[in-house]
Amino acid sequence: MDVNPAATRVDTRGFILQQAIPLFAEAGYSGVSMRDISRAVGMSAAALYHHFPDKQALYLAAVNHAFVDKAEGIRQALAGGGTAVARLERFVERFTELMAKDPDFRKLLHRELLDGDVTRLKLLADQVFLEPYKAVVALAKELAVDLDPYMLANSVVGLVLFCFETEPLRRHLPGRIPSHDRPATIARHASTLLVRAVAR
Amino acid sequence: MDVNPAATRVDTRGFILQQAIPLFAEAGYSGVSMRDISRAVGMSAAALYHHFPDKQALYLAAVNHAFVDKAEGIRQALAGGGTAVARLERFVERFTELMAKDPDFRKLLHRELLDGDVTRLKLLADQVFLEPYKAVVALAKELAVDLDPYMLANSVVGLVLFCFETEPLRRHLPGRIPSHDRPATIARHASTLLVRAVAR
DNA sequence: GTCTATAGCCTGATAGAC
DNA sequence: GTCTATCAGGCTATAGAC
Repeated sequence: MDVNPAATRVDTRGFILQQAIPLFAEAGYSGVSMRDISRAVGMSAAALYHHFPDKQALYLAAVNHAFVDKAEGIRQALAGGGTAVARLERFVERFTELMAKDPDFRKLLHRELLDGDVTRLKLLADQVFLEPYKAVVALAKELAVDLDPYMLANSVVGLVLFCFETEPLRRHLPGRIPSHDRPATIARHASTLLVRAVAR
Repeated sequence: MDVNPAATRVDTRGFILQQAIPLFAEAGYSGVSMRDISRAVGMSAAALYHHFPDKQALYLAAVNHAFVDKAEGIRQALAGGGTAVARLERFVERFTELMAKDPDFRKLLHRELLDGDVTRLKLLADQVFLEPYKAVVALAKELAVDLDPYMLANSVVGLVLFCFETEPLRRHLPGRIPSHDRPATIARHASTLLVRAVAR
């Protein structure tokens, strides 16, 4: 929510991260230079080194910032009561909405899955994804006792994310209509498919 | 299938592409230098410019090479008769096997979805994915008249690919057992979920 | 905390010998 | 077709003034 220009000196570090996140999301670690970031922030590249020891540390902080931010939203999407199916539908809808609203999180996640080294992925697993993952797995256990809950949990998230991921390609394939990329449509499709699969 | 060293002069261009593909798959366009490729191929960086006008062209040729190669396998996975459900199960199993056997194709695809510009993605859509996409959509139409066939086709592929994609992260999350990443397990899970969803 | 200037290395790409 | 040598420019990171 902080959109102060760097000149006001309020949380310069956070401001740098905020400007760096969309750059890294769009072009990846090696596709963004410290000069690119300095330009986006509005200060010299040398000044960045006052706030971060090196590029790697800046990138790590940016990814962490983006992920911890969104993790709260995912946690909220999992809150609330009702039947297992009702909670699934609510989670899918809210999660889809979250991913649609901020593409940076999703892109950074895909990039980390491709580029992240073991240490970084372990860190993300422990500090960001552990809690929501456990919650989705618990939900999956309720939904279908005869399906592997870990694989089902993965599929819930995957059905949503894959729609966003393939959009740039599906744009050029036949039969595509604009509604295919509306969050509500994506959520409804994923929900329908999952609910049918777990209804025995 | 060609594994001749460059020195034998048999299809040097193809040999370069073969060596470049895993590099680009692992580190992306900006993560691989012409010198990296020259080292892998066993010739000087300058020599690469005899076969390709610039790095961009080499990358494009490498991606095309990798994709056209695999498209044939996907086409075969879609061949054959039987009921719609039987063809779905066979496709999922063979497609999963294909993705497991050669991670480069999958990683390059994910990278293109993140990095590919409009022109490149249009080219890939027309020249590589159009035919198999249409076949999976046709299968989806048979499977469930009351589901959007385009979204269902996307989900079929996504359920498989997302398992591979998230493996590096799931490694560090609880409840994971080795079998979750075996192709047969992934295919069975995706098939089960899909068959249940389309069985009315 | 931010700047300018710059070190030292790596980059894509070219020239010209063989 | 491949090599060595090289260019011009971009890269990360540092030094030191303010």
